[in-house]
Amino acid sequence: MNPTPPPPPPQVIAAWTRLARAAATLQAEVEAALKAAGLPPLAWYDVLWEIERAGPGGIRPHAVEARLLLPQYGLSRLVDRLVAAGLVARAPCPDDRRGLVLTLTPEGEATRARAWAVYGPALSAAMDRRLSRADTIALARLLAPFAP
Amino acid sequence: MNPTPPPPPPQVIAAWTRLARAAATLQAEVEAALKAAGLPPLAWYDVLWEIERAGPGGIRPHAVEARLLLPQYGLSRLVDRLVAAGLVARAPCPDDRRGLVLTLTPEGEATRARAWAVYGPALSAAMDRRLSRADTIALARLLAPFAP
DNA sequence: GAAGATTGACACATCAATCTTT
DNA sequence: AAAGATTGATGTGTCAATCTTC
Repeated sequence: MNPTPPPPPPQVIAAWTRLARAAATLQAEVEAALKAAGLPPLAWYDVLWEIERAGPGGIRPHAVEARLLLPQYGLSRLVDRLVAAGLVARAPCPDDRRGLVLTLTPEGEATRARAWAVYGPALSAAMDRRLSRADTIALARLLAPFAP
Repeated sequence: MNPTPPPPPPQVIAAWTRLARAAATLQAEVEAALKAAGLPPLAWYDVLWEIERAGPGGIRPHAVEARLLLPQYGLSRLVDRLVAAGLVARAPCPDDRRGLVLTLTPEGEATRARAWAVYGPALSAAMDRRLSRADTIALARLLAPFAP
């Protein structure tokens, strides 16, 4: 057996540190814009969007967890808050009595739409400030292996 | 004035969602490796490394905050734990009596080295599983505008 | 016994307020 | 007044244990 596994070459370290910093920077700028507009944070948006995307039939919590890389208990607590805020409804699942179906309330849809009106432009601005459109497209292409 | 700012084009959305997911995935894999080895989390590593990198003179907290994109209170609380664990020492700053200088204890240096022996290979593995070396280099190049 | 989901206890993050020195 | 740093109160995330249904 190999006693000391190889440390990463400098290019791998550079790619990782920049990736982490880029994600943190963009997220911070979007969060700041949402907060400045009196809107809920990105984590709420992500869940609202997954539910809306799923259509009128709603979506199962574990499907949301898989797409958003959240642990079960994490989503459970997040949905608690969304329900308390009147944005999401929990209903028993007809097919599987262990499970639930999440749906948006009208307020949930409205909030998601208002959030996107801030989120979208803030994201565009943050990206455009650093990357040309061509580089943005190249970035999306390189990161395809990480897509859901 | 423009009443409705433009929503981002699909390529920008794709770049952002993949970037966020890539960062979350890589971080989760590294954290899991550290935890499996009984080592402290990435956030601790980052601070230990910034201090060690700074050399024997130590480093001021606000310099660490700037590099790691942490708020003042966030680093303050994190350093509390590192000091409690015996890995970091706080000393008054000779130049500026408002400030501090952070240094590593010998245990801090040893822990950082042991963590890197797990972190580095876990990172290499996680990257290599998805990206060719050429694509990793291209990625680092594209993300240069986000570097500190 | 495994999958879907929740909960109590605890760790960590965040906000606003504070203190000291510049 | 601003910069460096910390703190009390509170909100959010995490772990292990739990409950129900498959």
